[in-house]
Amino acid sequence: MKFATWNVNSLNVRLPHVLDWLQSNQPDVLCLQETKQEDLKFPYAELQAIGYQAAHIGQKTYNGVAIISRHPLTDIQHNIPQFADDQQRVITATIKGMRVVCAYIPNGQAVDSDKYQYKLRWLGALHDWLKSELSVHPNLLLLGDYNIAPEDRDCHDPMAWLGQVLVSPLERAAFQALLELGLHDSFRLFEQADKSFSWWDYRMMGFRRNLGMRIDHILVSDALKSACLRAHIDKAPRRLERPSDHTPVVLEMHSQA
DNA sequence: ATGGCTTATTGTATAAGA
Repeated sequence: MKFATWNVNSLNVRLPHVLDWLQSNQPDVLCLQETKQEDLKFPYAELQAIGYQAAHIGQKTYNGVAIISRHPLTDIQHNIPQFADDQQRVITATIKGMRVVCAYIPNGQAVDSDKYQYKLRWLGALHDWLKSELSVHPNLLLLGDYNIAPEDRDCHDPMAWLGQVLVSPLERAAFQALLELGLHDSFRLFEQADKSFSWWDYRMMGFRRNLGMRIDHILVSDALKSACLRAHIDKAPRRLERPSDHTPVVLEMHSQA
């Protein structure tokens, strides 16, 4: 089983990249964030033509998440239960006995902003919901754009970013709290190159200079940890014409019953 | 230096992202 997550920054613009990537890489499951489109515009037919089905919730302009899968998706759930939110940021489905949660965690904008408070509230709600979800579904993956660089080595310049959004102590504590539920950062289960990032600013030649952050993650539950075989970041789509500012993060696992 | 790009909007400048 191959899983991937990719913030595409508008599926309207990035659909050709997504279709090409699916055909070249043949993942079993691809989670998308920032589709930025209403469900009526979601390209179900184009995906079906290359062997994929999908579940999506979206809205105009902002947010929007999808799970694209070669296998049937069941028990599809939208957003975080019991957390009132008019932003479409979470979609969940069961695929081959695994609970797959695709999340677009809020950016937070700046630590002194209302959006930062929303981010922390949102992360608290996610944590509490996943705690109960894990008790029902021990085989669980949480894939998405977390908008958190968990450690200094996940940031190109920790001193320049000190205390800022994406790396602030409260955000990192929220990430740790997810790990304490019995989740594991699959990328760090394996040896990785220094300065491995999943996002680079469009400005100031950020990608060419590798001024990036690792903020897109695939967390797996205790029950799935030993099944993980390989994790990597595929930088190839970031080199294309008119790329997303994020690039896919990939996890390969043994098949599960 | 609060800039630098990119996306979307029933736009012609603004908001938001990270």
